Amino acid sequence: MSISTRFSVGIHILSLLEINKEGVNTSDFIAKSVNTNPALIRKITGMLKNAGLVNVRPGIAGATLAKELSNITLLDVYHAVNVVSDKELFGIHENPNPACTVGRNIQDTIEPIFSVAELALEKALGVVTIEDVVKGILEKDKTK
Amino acid sequence: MSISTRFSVGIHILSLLEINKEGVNTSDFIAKSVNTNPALIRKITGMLKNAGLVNVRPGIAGATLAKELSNITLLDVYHAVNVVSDKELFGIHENPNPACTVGRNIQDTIEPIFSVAELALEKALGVVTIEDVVKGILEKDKTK
DNA sequence: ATAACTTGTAACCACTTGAATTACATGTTA
DNA sequence: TAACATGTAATTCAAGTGGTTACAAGTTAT
Repeated sequence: MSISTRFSVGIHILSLLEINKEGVNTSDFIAKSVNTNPALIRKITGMLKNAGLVNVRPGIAGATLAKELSNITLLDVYHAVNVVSDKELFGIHENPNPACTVGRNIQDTIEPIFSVAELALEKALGVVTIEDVVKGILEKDKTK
Repeated sequence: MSISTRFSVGIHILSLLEINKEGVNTSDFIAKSVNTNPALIRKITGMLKNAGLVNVRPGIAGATLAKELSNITLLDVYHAVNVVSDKELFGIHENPNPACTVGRNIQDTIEPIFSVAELALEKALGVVTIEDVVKGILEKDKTK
């Protein structure tokens, strides 16, 4: 089980919008960089748009960033592409037996623990911005 | 996308083994507490056995804990039931275009960031033990 | 206005995984 | 030997992912 690649593709798209900001970033162009098809890019770009991260309009070629690079965290992207429903990173088995001490209390006991873990994950994603990613990409590229 | 309920079921099983340690915890008995079927319980119990967390043998009724309660963390269970392959919580899109600055460097840039986030998650799971969960269950049960 | 191009979506497919279920071989014990 | 337990394979069903095609609707240049 892995979190959908929509997340990493979303990061890819935003980074590309910055690095190729002089060009026109159509879904077709982006798809070639990601190595997938334009329809999927448009789908993800649409999600990023709904989250207010990019500007993109029907008929008008190209997407652009809607916010400052340094003001978009990976957590924003994570939420935008909807890879994990809220508070549902960990699946909890339903309907445990209420006639059993464990069954009766396991969910209420586990949920807050899972929340803490999930928040730790989100916090780690929240401190990294697309600006950091772009810098990382440019930095790594120098060595090639 | 959610992490498989095998994880929460694993925690349920281990907690039950402690709370019902005076009884004989057959897969059938455990299944009734979890509210699923015995075959699935045996499958998960087998994974917990492979990780050295429980004792269970063919033909012999009942499973027992193989380690101290306070010495089993949720991270141990998480790894035991194999819900997430190592370093693969986040799926990364394959084969980005090497002719593009972003495509050429996105994977190497993102991987370490994802690792940090994944480790943050694991760290949070590593500080909680089954003993904590058992205490939580007993505590909550008092109020009911 | 029309042609060419773009985005927005819906629909479908193939594939993988999860969970439930059934069945049965194997091991243990009375 | 009978009764019961675990181990495990096979099957089924549902859901999610990613790839693909198709097409409606918006935009722009001529």
